[in-house]
Amino acid sequence: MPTVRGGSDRPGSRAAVTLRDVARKAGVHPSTVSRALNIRTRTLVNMETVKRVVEASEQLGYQPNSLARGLKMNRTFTVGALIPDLTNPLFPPIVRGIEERLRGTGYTVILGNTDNDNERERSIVEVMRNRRVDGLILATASRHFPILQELLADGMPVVLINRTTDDSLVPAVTGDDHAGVGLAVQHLASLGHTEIAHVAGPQSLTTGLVRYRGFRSWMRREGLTVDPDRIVFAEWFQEGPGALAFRELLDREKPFTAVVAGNDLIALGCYEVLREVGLRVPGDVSIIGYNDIPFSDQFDPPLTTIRIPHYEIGAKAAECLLSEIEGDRTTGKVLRLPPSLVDRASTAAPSR
Amino acid sequence: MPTVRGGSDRPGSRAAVTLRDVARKAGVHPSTVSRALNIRTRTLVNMETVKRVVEASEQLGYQPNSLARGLKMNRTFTVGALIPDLTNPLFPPIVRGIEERLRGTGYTVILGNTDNDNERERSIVEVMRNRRVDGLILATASRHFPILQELLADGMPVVLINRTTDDSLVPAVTGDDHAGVGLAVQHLASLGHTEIAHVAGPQSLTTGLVRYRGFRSWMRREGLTVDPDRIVFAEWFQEGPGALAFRELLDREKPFTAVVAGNDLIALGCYEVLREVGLRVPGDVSIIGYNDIPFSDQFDPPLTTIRIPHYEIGAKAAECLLSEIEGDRTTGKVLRLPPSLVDRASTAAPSR
DNA sequence: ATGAAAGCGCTAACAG
DNA sequence: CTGTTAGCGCTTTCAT
Repeated sequence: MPTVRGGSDRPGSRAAVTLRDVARKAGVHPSTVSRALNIRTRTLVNMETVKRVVEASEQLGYQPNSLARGLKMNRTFTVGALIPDLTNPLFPPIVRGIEERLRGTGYTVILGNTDNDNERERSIVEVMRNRRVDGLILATASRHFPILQELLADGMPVVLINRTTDDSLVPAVTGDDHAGVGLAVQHLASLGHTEIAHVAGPQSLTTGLVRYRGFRSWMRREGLTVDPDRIVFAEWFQEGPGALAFRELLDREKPFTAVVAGNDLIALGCYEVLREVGLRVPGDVSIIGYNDIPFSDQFDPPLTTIRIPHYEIGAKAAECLLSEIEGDRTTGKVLRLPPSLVDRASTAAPSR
Repeated sequence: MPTVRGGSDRPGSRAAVTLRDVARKAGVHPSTVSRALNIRTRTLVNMETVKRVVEASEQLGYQPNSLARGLKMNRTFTVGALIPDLTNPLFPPIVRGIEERLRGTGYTVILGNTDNDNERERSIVEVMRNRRVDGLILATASRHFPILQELLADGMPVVLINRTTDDSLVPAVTGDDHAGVGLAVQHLASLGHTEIAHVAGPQSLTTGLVRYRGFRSWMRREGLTVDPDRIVFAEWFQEGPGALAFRELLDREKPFTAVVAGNDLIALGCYEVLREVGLRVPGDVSIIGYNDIPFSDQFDPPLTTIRIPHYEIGAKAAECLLSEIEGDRTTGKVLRLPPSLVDRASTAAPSR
């Protein structure tokens, strides 16, 4: 007893109307309907017929089945986006940037949270392959991503976010972290600070590494001493690890009047410790963050920080991926979007 | 000149390995491969054969084509989630809840940001239909969602988040806002406040409405007067509109010692105005928020608020949708998850 | 300008 | 237990 039409229908779900239903109603052959409804091939068919077909299709509420379409065309008009964690406030604007840019192009995004876990990354990539995504946006910042080579070898269009490959053969779009740290150091220097410390992020992430290197290079460029005693590393880009690292810095008893934090969360960790020991921001020490996460203007004090154009990064990445998919294999185009300084209340001239 | 296999391959992309390739390698018929690889039908196949097939499949790096599968089975193992705006911090944890719950079930989520715009909602729903999602999670809080009826008539499994239908024939999972407002009012009352104001959210959203009603009902239950002069409405669940409404409240010159804000952002708006007029929180007036958004512990002062189990709401909704899809059409199961009070520094006993 | 026919990769009767 | 067969809904030659 075969089902009426193909697979097992959900209870209650009307069988969807197909191309053939429309064809029957319009009195033409299914392939004509296909041509008439597809904007690219519409010119091949008589205007009159097009009108009849469109009418029939609308009356029936025809919705093309993108699975069938995808199966036939060997394209799904789907792109995958791998991000570490959606609840990290960096990523929602990136994802929205991607979606907005894709809106109207017929492409849809599917998301995967990797939690920076290799195992999960693997399994998510597998899902995306099964689903035959047309391309992948990788917003995972971890410097080591073994699957990438495999992906490329397979000919999967890929765009990196916040990260480049060492050989930079893969297109990437990132915030210009080197420039961003420059903004931070210059801001502090122009305020009169000379003893500037750095609470760096984890060096296993490109962002952590690039900002650390940037800090050293910009300090020198400003004619300031890079004292290793004034540099500590947070295990992770979060408040707790930031606080821990900052405490270590304090313990060294090497004087400093300002801190460049690896990101805003680390800056928050510094706030916490400073409150504990009774030092005031920015009275006793200036703090500058990185990212301009939501609500950083509400912190106590409002945080001076470097803004990254997250939304634009997402949008550009989507755009780049699109052209990759369309075949413009523009290897190695690395786009660096300029950051900006958001001057709030956590930085001031050093006392004395 | 037909392409080697079907649709136009991406330049550089190897033709994917299919069931037939595996079958050839294992020396069996494709349908046997299908059975052997599918856990549900594996029992129908000789263990020896299964082993041979699995081996061949692994050697070839076979990835089942979920489009073909979906086309045949009339199921895509995809669910759609409509949310107003991913950059609103409420939603990321919900989405992660959904994804985590779905992980391992074979289902994938596709996301749509509606921005509470009817036009966009329509177009997103259309996309999801084209893609033949197996079900839909609607986290859009707007009370009016015309497409819902259509969806239901079509037999599309749907689960609502943060909202119920008036007839509540659709399963829904929400935070228990009535109880939550109760927590807020009781907290304030137990601190000794009697003149409590409410800066309500927009009444076009169920959350705004339910909290407003809850406020009135709990005030009465606490034996306190509900004075309309102490109630104002913010046009939107955001800081600016919250500040605007709160200014209006202040202008009325009706004394109050505490405020229940419609949500944390509105509370932030109150903070802003109070700073302007030189009143202190909680010294002069206590403020309590709603949602416990990220970083509300970093506000100045740290915000006392009502925590909603967002992640759990997402997870439960996914679970509910799954059973809807599997056919347990459990109409009208409305799940209300309990909120909790997060007691921080923006509330205190009234002075005097 | 339209119709006929084939086939994308898979699953599910049905038959043996 | 396995092979045969048919077909999901669409696009795309090819032929007319």
